[in-house]
Amino acid sequence: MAYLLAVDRFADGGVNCCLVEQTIHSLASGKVTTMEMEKLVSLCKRRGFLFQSSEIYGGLNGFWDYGPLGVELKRNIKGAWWRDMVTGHDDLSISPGAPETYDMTGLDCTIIMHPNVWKASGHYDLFHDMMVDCRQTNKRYRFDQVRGRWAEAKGQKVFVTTVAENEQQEIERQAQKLFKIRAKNADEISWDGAITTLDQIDDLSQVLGPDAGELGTLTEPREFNLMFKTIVGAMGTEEDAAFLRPETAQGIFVNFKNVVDSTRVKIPFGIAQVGKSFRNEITPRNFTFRSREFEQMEIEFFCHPDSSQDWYKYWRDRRMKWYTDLGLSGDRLILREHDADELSHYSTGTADIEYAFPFLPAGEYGELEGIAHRGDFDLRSHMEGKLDEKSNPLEVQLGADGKPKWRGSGKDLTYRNPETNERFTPHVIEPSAGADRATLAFLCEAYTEDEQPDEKGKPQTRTVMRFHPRIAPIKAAVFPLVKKDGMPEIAKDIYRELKQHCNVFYDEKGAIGRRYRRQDEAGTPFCITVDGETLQDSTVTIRDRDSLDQWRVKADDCVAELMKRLS
RNA sequence: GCGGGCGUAGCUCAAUGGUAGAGCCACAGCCUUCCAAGCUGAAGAUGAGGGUUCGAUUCCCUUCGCCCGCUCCA
Repeated sequence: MAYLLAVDRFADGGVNCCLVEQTIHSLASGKVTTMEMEKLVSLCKRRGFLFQSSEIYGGLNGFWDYGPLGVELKRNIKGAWWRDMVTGHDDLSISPGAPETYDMTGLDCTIIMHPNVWKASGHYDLFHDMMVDCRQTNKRYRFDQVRGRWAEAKGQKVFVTTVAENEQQEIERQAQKLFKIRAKNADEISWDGAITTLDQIDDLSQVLGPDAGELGTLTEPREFNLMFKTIVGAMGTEEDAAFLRPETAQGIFVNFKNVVDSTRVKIPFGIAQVGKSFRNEITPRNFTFRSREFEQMEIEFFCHPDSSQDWYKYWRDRRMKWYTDLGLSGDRLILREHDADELSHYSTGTADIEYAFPFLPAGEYGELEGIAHRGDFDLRSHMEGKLDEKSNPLEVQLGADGKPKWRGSGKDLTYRNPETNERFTPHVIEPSAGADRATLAFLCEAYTEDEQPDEKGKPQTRTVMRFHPRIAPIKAAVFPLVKKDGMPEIAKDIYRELKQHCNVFYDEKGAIGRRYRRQDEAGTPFCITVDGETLQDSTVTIRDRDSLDQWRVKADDCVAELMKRLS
């Protein structure tokens, strides 16, 4: 609902008063957040931003299609990212906040990679969780994270479990509750063996779940495949199993040496990639926010370990600014540094850029992008093999046979500074953004209702998508005021001329006010109208979507005027 | 995956164990000289599958999807 607070960025920079009033009203009535989100979802479908995938067959949970307007919006967002991060990057100057100059280059790698990529990276183990559900409390636990101990009292022997940090204390408390024994008589319970994980227990009927009040409420462990599995080869068997990538990043690490060897880039430099990724989410929810097929915009930035901390701060702030420059309001966007206990020990910093999506409860934010200092974790993994994330310093995780659980490539992915001859494993800063989430945030931010007078001066509710002109699906619409007196012909000429430069739309049907309102809903920032005056002095009006201001320019100057205002 | 709620036209809403109505939008035409105007016309729906029944949109079952909570996450 606070997206109704949208600041009028294109007119006078002031806050529209009636919007504020609406917001206050909304806050008072509680459920409005969902209602407002429904309006956006409805508009997205009605105007062709987003459709449910396979809708005529009943839809498919967690998959979404971009319609004619949506594809332009998303393309513009990805295009702006690529231009701002890669092709538009000035490698000759020191960017504000950066320690020194750096290079940027791109990559587009496959969605299906060698299965060992995911074993070495850790995704294979991480994404094959065994889970147990509690029938009584409907809670779900990672099978290997449930820990417990055998307890015996009143002639009954049970395995009491917990997932809490203070496990001994929690297990005792649970046991006392189950046996109905007061804390002062705690020694009536006898304990057998040390605390072990649940996967050591054969009979789940003797297990007390972490939050349960009775025995045997835990289901058998079930496998959750968070990576989509597929088969390579027409006659493929399980031996030929491969995975759709759950992130684009690994393709960059795997190609690190190729890029260094083929492009003359020197550290520090970044490799960018935009592409689809796939995660078999347990619960896709909240429109496109958590989709099973989604698109990422990722950079892996390689630098010397000594300067990595400065680069981390640079990218964190740079990425935050990118969103605000494209119109996300500072009110709804936060940069959240992870606390020390949230960080993996090999990371010296991770920050999330989060947006207060209207479908979230007040005060909660959804992640748009994570900027992580990953140290040398990834390159080392692909050299040596899967690292044990709990080891410190990091070591290769060994299997039961004492050999690496998952072997790496064995290739040398270190970097030699050609000037100093110093050889080192680069550290990595990873700004990883969700293209669909960014698109959704821009949609939410843009959605605005205001009141504008109709032709009789009566205030009417107007729905307008206030996209930044850079990402607006349609940049301008061209109208003849009426469909006669040669106006359509002049308008069509202007339309064809503009089409050479950007996405424009021509419409001559119906009343002019209706055509303006239609463009407001599509988020078109400018409308150009050919009217009676055009016939005399060859000027046309340009109408601003947000302020409704109109001004006249020579028809021949339309392109220049638009280009100036679209950048 | 579990628990609760919900599925009628593009949207908002009616109705019924017996021909599913309306408004808005969109479409065609007329009229229109700047913010969803008017007139005329045409078009459009019971999420899917099965069962009960002479007959099901209505009753029953299954399934799919959406919303809320748990779990996972960019």
